[in-house]
Amino acid sequence: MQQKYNPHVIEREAQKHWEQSGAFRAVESPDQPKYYCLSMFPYPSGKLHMGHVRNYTLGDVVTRYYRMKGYNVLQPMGWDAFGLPAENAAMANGVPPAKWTHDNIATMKQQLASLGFAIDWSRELATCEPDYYRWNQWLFLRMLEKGLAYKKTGVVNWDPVDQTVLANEQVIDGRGWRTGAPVEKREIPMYYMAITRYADELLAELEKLPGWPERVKTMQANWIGKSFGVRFAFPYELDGKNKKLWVFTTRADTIMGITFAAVAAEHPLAARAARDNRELHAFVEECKRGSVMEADLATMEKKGMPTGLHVTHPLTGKKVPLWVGNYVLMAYGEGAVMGVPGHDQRDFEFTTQHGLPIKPVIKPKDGALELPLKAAYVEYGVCMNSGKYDGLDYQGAVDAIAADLKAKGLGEKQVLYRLRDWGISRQRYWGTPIPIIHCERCGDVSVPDGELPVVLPEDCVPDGTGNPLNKREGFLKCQCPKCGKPARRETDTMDTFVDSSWYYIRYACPDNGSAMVDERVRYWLPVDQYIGGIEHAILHLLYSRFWTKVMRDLGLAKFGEPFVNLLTQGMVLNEIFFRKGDTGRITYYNPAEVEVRTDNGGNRSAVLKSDGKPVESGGIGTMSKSKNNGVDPQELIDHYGADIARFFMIFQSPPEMTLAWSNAGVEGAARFLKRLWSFFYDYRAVIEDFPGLAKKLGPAVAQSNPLKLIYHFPDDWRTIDPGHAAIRRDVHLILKQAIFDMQRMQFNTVASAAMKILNAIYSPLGFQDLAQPQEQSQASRQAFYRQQFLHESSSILLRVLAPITPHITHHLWRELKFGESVLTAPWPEPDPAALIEDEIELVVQVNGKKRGDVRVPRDADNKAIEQIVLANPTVQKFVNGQPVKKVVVVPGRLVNVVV
RNA sequence: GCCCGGGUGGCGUAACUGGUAGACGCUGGGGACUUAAAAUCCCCUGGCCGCAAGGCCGUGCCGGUUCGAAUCCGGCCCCGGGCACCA
Repeated sequence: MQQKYNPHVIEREAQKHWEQSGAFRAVESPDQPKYYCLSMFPYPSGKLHMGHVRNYTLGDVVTRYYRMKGYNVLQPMGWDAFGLPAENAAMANGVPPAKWTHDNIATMKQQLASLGFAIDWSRELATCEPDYYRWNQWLFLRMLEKGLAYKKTGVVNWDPVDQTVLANEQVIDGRGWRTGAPVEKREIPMYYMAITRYADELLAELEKLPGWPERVKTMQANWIGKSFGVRFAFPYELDGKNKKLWVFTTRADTIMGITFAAVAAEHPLAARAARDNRELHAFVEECKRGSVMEADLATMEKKGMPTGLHVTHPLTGKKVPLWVGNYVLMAYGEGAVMGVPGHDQRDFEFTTQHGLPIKPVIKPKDGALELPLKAAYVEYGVCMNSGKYDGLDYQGAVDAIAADLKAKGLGEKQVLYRLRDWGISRQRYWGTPIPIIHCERCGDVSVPDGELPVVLPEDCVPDGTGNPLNKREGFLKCQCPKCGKPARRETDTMDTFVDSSWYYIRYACPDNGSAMVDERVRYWLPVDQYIGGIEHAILHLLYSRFWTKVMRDLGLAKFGEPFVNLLTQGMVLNEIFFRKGDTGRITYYNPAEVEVRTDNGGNRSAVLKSDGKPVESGGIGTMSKSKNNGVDPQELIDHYGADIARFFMIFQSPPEMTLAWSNAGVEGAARFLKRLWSFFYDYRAVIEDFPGLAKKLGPAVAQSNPLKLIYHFPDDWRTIDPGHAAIRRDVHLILKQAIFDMQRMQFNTVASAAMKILNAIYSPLGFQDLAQPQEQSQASRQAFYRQQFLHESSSILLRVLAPITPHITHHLWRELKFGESVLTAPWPEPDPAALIEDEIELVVQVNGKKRGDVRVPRDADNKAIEQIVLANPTVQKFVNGQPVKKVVVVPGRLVNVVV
């Protein structure tokens, strides 16, 4: 064993050992409990970033922990390989997305290998491989057959200069990112998946997911947005015909307060009204400019214009003016709303702006409405100014009004979801081709199963002016499968969320060339622990749940929920440094180029290393290219090694919280592992003779078996050697807490626990007094148990640390002959006998303020404790003769004297 | 704008179902070792008052419940994530 800790050497050795023994290969074995631990697969952007390192380190800790607990663990890895960045790179460098992607995968795989993750690489997959995406196509066709996939028009961002569809990300302040041209909305035909058919189940089954964070479930529930309301119609007459304008409301109780109605700019009625109204036409056109993003729509100034048309109030029969409003969403409900300014804040603001009347119809249950209204009164109350409905509460009014509307054939109660069907068509090259053929005679025809996969040509280079597949004759031209006549292939590809909606299922059977799934899926699925960024809380996780349910209903899966437990990790942040130039231009400097000094009072100053002049701090933010505050994990690994990087990641922050980068923190991690190494270096000299000791000491210790890691201490040990017994108690208490923290995945305190154990056994023990016992005397027994205690504590320390820093613990475990591999060592359990204490310490409070502590016998009852506490001089000083009202005793913790 | 989180020393954080606020680590200061430096080891490190013993204040802000609140409730401020074509 080397005296100096050299991470690079021991990490290479450990990784070689694992690789040669095929240690991470997961094989189905029905007799063993399985554990499927999955981290979200990366997009192959080029290099690993810190978020990946954090994600996969967390996954690896879970994986290795469950292995030591005796589970058959699967931890696979793959690549979310289709997507926009590959096309952007192609435009910048002229390299086809396929080549760029494959090169990136090779680089990142290398990087992952250097971190020593317990990954079964035999199951690796990439979503851009035809073997994978053919099943996207196959399942899409099954959904089409069932009506779960269908075609309709949808709205997209359109760049009028490049004549191309833009992703939301490519729209900056309402303009195209490359051309700077104002973006327009455009309607195009697209394929949809009917996720709304599963809305109720997706909502209801959130309750069956106790292993998911509450906040994720709340976000999903709000996203699905089930609301109970009333769908009703305003009758109107147009072009000599009687028509109906349908709207939806959750506040039917306010229906008597309607002073106007409004439709979205995309509503057919808006188009009809604009036909002979030039001003309105211009307004509708104006509304069509700008992006389709909801955040943009919601923050827009509320604008509107009267159509000149009137509709009839369904209950009063009065005429109500019809407006076009840019805040009415075509995608939600009917694309039209009733306007009740008295009780809806958006309507209120709209009305104030356009001088429409306000009619309050709801008042607080007890009390009156303050008039005139300064804002909409949106609380539930009772009806007023509402004729026959006056005095009714919310539910009573809704019931009565819905019944009256129904009697007139003008409406009824309806359940509405905010959730919209999933548009999967993308007018992009680098994705799964949608397996449809367009025939002039037969229409849209599915590609027959036998001709799947529709393979994407891999040598196209996009240029920013639309999908290059449209110029690829070889791909475009085909025969209609129905009539055999020349036809044209669909060039739209699928949303990459389709790829990521089921990859975790395919890991069970990546090599099956003839079926999407097989019996191995039954063994491994569902995923026991899924780990990934909180930014995926809604879309990816909701689509995956939907996809799983579709596969279940098609008889392809036996489970309805894909992820039993979910851990959403926080983002990785770093400081931002910049200078403002004379022209106001901001230049960002990477924190690695900046030196920060802190004085005693906590005042910080930062200078650029290269010129020694100050830079400004821009606070802390997510690592990003634009702020130039990223840290390259590769540099970290090259400099410190994998274990230090991993330990830092785990120790710095709890998994769910954001993690702030800190060079000093990395140094701290390095210091700890060096200290661990030097402890075991010294300890090795002692342990070499240890197995022989048991023989020398005879029958008194024959039951001890250090190599099987079962330790026995006689009852009188606590009196023979109270000092070490107390330390052993500490170690086992720390272990007990570490197990609790491991279970709740608060790994930062598990790392702390390892530090505490090392602190507990390091200094007080020193090795020089561990003389070799020669005979069966009391002193020899004492020395023996001290050695056994040290052996036990050391083995606990290495095992607690093994999931976090696998390389150094692998090396030390073998070096000290604890066993063949710590990877398969049993996870340690605290010894109940070690935790026993004869006296316990209680905190004493007077009126809730800490005033000292007392030691009482372990089995003292509350009355005895009360007497001891009241007799305490400090307590008497603070009680100061006042009558004692009450004494609260919290067993094992504290006593509060109330005066 | 809407939905969801978070806010504790100079810093990262800890405090299990309400029960000793600041474990563990970093930074800073002091000391030991060294010819010297690095490394390592030891001590101190929330604020205020005090020679000390000790006392008072303190978990974003305001208020409430409780013997007792970082933790529960109501209101506010600030920061972060998501908003359906970034992944």
